[in-house]
Amino acid sequence: MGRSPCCCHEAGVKKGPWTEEEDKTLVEHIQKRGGHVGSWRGLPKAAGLNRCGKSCRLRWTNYLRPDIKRGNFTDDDERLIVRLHALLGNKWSTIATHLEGRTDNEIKNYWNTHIRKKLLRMGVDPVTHQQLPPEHQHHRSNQHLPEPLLWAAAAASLGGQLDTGLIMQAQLLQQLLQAIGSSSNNNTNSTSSFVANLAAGAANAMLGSSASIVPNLLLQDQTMGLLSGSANYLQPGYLGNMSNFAEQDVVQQQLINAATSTMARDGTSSSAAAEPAGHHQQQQHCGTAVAFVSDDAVAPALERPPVVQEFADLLEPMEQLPNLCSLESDSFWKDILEDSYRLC
DNA sequence: AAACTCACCAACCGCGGGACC
DNA sequence: CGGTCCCGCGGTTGGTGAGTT
Repeated sequence: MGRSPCCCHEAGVKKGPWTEEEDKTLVEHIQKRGGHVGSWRGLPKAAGLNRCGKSCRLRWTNYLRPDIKRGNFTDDDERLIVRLHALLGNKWSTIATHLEGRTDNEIKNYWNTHIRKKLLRMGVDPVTHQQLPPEHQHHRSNQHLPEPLLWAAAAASLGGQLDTGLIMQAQLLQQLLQAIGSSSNNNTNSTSSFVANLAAGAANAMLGSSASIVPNLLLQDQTMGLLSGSANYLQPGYLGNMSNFAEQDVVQQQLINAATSTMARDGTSSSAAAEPAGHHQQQQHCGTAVAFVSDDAVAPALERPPVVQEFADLLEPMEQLPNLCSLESDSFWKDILEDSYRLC
């Protein structure tokens, strides 16, 4: 498999911006052939253009093609690009197949000039979609503040209740969702879906179903808003970096174990709500997320499985927060993956 | 008003890989 | 089966216009 020298290196072949006349010549030539190019290499000579075939192909596919959509990207476009990039990486051409009328080059440029910068400003690595370690978050304002205080400050700026305990609790559960998501992205395992629902419900209930702090925070910034869609709850973290909680992994594992054992015992993934979510909100205003989870839910759950019912009770309020359901996310990703594989 | 900086994006470059001989 | 042709892709560059000093 060798690489032939490109005709672009031939002397006298024009480079640089295309003139209107060249555009017209190229379009007319391709239209004359019914939109079929045949050989790009042979096109310039046939069309009477002093360009290399590669340059002609690029000009056509990125600019002159009649089905190209012009104008700004919509919020939906942007949201889709971010999600697809999280899934596919820099597969611009594959991403472009999901945005009608957009070229890979256009999407790539838009990513590099807009989205990438937004993510960096948020402290999110645009390559991995993970939260950057604090020492790399150069673009974040208030970076000297501890994470919980940042959340609290943002909540306060929105007129929400300033309750760092709640915020930290929510962060822990979001982290749990992320951990679950990373281990279940490629399947729709009912156990992981159940646990994801469980944790999502708990997070939502803690924050209040109608005045949830987390979604409001995420929606404050336009970029954060687009990232707050369902899929991101099963994606690596856009939310808090919980590394300051040493027991995090243990707690997560305990939660998963507790929920899984409940499923095995009951043979069901849902149960009716026995008490309002506000009950937990009142009970669990403790200082740290670790204290909250281990004292009130996880450790007792391991000793006395029925306590896990408390988490099952939280499933219902979760429905009040659209797009948080992992099943919905699974379906979203499944569709995208199927489309991608079909096109590959 | 000139100089400078920054953001945007069209276009270029080089490589991988499929198709064909 | 190896060599060549060609296409398509992702990364990068550089021209241009807008904004700032």
